[in-house]
Amino acid sequence: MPPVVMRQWFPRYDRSMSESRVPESDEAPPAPGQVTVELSAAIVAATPAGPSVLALRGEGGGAPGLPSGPLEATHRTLEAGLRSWVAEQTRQELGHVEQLYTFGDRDRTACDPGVRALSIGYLALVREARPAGSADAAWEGWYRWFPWEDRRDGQPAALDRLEARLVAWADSGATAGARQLRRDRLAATFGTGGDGWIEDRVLERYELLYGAGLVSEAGAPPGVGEGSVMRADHRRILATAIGRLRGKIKYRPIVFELMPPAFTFLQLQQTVEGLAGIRLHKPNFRRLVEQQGLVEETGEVTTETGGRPARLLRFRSEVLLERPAPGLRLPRPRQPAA
Amino acid sequence: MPPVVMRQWFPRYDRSMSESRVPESDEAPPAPGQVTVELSAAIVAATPAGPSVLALRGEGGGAPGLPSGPLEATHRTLEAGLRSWVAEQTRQELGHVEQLYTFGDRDRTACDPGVRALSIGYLALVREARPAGSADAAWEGWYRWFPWEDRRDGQPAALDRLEARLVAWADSGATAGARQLRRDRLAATFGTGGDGWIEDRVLERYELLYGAGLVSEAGAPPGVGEGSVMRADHRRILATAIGRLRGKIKYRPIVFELMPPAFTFLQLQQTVEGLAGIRLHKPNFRRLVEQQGLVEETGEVTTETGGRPARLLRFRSEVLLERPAPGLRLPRPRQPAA
DNA sequence: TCAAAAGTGTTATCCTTACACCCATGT
DNA sequence: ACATGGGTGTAAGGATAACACTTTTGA
Repeated sequence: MPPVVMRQWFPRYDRSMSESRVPESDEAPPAPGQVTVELSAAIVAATPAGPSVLALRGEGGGAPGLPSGPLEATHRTLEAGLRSWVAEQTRQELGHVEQLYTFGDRDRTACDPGVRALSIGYLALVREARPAGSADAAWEGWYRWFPWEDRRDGQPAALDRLEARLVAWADSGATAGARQLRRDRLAATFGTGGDGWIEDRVLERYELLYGAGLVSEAGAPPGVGEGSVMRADHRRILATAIGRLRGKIKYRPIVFELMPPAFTFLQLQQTVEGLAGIRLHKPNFRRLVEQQGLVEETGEVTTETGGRPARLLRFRSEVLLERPAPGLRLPRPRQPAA
Repeated sequence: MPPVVMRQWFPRYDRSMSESRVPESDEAPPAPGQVTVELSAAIVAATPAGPSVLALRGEGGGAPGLPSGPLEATHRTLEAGLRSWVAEQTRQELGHVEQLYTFGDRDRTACDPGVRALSIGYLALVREARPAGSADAAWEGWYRWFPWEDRRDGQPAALDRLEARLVAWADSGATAGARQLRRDRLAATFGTGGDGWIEDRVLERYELLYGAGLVSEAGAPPGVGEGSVMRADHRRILATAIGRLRGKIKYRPIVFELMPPAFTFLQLQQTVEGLAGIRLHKPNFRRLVEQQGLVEETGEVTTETGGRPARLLRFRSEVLLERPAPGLRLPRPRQPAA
């Protein structure tokens, strides 16, 4: 039996040297006809309780937002600009970063009419959630903004509350054809009665709820919709990020960007469950991961988890060269008959 | 046996009423520090010979490009702006449209230093390749720009020529570590010796070739790299489009956006083969499509294809409500031993 | 009659899923 | 002793891939 014992899953860093520069705004405000570009990051970390996002407190009591800032002439690339804003606003070092989408509807995002506001959203993954770099930044569980997306403990209460209103929305279509279209769209995004739920379709569900007036955007009175509100289009960016991550874990070994260097099977499983918002079948998950060659044993063992000590694993990066799509199948347990 | 007989796979339209407005450019040129946004579309159609892209002849003998134009204040959404430019420059009506990626490296795209040039690429699919709307637009097989991506008839000659130079590039890394990294990246994108070729990684392969100096971008003397050159970053956008399409056919029934209302199994198979750039196993492809419930028989039959008449099929859109990821598995035939 | 394409049957294999069960530790 | 989580064996069922074969037309 391997003797070495590890203690912590996600070691915490001490909070010394926090430092945060306030960006100067000497720049002239953009003139009508111009274009502004905002770069925003959904920075995700895994914690035992579930996935978290780094959020900045809203200024003057407004809604919170994601770390973000305007594209500047000094930024060599878009990603470099994003990284520089994140470095200024948080203490996080980013690992994996990927572009999600560019939003630019004239009437949904812009605050200044006549100025086109583009918003480029990014997904960033970090291994360890360090304490936020300033008093204005905090890690928050991502289901705070999407309570209906967490099905780990069965159908969430938020979704129970939404379902009747969604059906009412579908039935309030102007024509019979419109009603059928709405019902079909509802079934395709939310499934029917807990069946047919496809975890990746986060953005489609959010857009449907938005169109049906069941979630509020920034500016609306609080308490009108399910879930918390974010500044500008940041909640939509977060929905895109969650959907992308949920889709991608299945064909790329991207979860490991969220894991510490060594981890147990159950920690890996719980991370995936948190991301996907569903429970998985333990013995089969274990075997799928093993058999795909995604991990290897470190030789160490941890007693932190209670029960029998667990072997520690690390990611086998060689798998990238061996397999075409080394992702994690998600072995859902059979649904107990309703 | 069904009696009705259809004649053509892709009926051609007559070329009357072609019309194309030259866009005015009254607008002041952008000042330093400003941002310009170009919207570009890779418009794809399927033809019996393979997938085609609508290309515009380069002005003044320059490299050809994709239909594109600047984002304007009148455009309500980004996609609306794209559609309006495409409508002006071509006669195509677009079907499915999706955003691909926003490029914005300061030093790769911009022609005017001091002005940030953003380039938002889109993928658009059309059912029928109509004759181009103007003398400047033409349908071109997409492998003209990516000859190494077409493995339907075995390893293409272009890839044979590239392989030695790729290995030389990998071996010319500065340190042993750099050489290993290059070899790994090469294996992950191109596979090794025809084995491990993953058709979706089109952009990764293009970027590697670009980094290795084996494809030329606009401005370089002709004949320096493999494949034709396109204006600005349009070839990169096309690489993104091909990769996205190749990936997406596997989990969304998106090929049917390229098919006419009725088609045969072989036509569907050849379309998929053209997109993916590989050959498929006929009997198994047929069964996979059937069994997924993706198509239904129209009751008609065509004799156009030679040999025994083939039943005509249509897409069953209900499948979207029935299955989670109704895509086309790609049953590759066993590789003949080399 | 032959070539060409359409279409069917069948088998071996692998992967996934589900169920049942044993193991090692702390309290 | 028992609760908790770690970990293994195995068999049923489904999906896939390969091969062999029949059918229907036009030249």
